[in-house]
Amino acid sequence: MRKSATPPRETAKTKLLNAALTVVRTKGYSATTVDDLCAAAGVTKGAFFHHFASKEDLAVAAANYWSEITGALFASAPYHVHKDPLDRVLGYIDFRGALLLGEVPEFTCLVGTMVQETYDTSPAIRAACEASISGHAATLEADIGAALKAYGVKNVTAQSLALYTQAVLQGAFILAKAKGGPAIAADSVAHLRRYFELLFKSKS
Amino acid sequence: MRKSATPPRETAKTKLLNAALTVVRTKGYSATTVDDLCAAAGVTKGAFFHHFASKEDLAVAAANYWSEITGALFASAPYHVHKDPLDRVLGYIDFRGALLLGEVPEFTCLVGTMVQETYDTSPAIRAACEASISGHAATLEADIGAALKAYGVKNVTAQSLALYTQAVLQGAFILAKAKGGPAIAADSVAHLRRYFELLFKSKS
DNA sequence: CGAGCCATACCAACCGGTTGGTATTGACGA
DNA sequence: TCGTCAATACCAACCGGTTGGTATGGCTCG
Repeated sequence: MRKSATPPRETAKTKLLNAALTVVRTKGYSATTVDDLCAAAGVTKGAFFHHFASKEDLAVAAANYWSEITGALFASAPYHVHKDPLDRVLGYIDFRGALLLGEVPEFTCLVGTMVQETYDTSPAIRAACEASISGHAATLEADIGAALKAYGVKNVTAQSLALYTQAVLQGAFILAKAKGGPAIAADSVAHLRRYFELLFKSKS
Repeated sequence: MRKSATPPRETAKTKLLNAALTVVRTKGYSATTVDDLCAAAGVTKGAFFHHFASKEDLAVAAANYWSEITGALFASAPYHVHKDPLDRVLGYIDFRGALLLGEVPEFTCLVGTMVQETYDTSPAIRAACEASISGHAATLEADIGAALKAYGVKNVTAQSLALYTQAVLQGAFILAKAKGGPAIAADSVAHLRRYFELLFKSKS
């Protein structure tokens, strides 16, 4: 209804959301000021508070926006073509590894950054970040579950494994921030891949 | 009433450092104000800036303090008694799992929280956090290296494996914050243990 | 013309940090 | 053992800049 006939011009709202993706991932949520976001988006404070009731409201919107962006990215990723569900899972892991390029703010996770700072102070932001992470993990569950069944792996649930992949990635991002580059993150993804290889090889 | 003739055991400096451990892990670094720390420590701002040149200076001191506290904790942990180096490594992982008790701020990592917010804005804090994480990982390297040699595991370095354990733990903390409890973190530690078991193909 | 959209001007609260001063400690000489 | 004194530890009040948020008014387009 909102954007049916309107021109696809980049409005102040999406400019602010896109600015939030980079600024928050660079400086963190609390250290990011409303003026920072307005300056990065090239709009004024009036535009900000026209579209968002508060800074917290923008954070929730940014988390949902992040879910949309990443959801589209992984939905169109190439690893879905494999017939073997395990190949699809390993393809996902390889795809995550291939995304580890450029500077730290370019490959790290927006909601992982925000939830770390706001889990105790903003229930709304925490819930939006949790939904983003768990929602993304859920897109893996079908493939992981099919692979578990096809290879006869027991004692592990698809949901637990899917969430574990996210834990590894989030931790890899923290080490990348500590060490200043994606190399250590790529290393972590390699270990994650080996875990899946060993887990599915052992019971096959 | 306040102070006896004997020197006070807990000085304002350590009270502030201990306060930083809990407050920063609860609210994050940027959202933690100097007044917050002074109130939690029961001292005044004058005392704060007598001991620390700036808020950033306290963060660096807190990271080093964290290294001391955790270093002593793990040095006196029981897993060192095992003869088999792999048992010591698995004992470490189990010990980490056993620490996942209580509320989120009680078991999460101070330096992992801080580096996430400051890696791009404060080189001093980033370096102190990196030293804390890498220094802790280094205490595992000897045992992991001995286990790799004893079990003939190739294509993996002890350093890479040690850092991977830290990545998993850091990521587990983020998921715990997103989901509001340690259950998911314990699940991640269980996966990490299984990875080591599979990698070394030993007792299960 | 009227309703969304956005800009300018502005504010009260808050933040990191400073100032000037007081209390406590510890080394030392008599 | 005591007095002296300088250094250290700590405190309460304050300051200038910043912060999230508001009031209001103008522009554009149907």
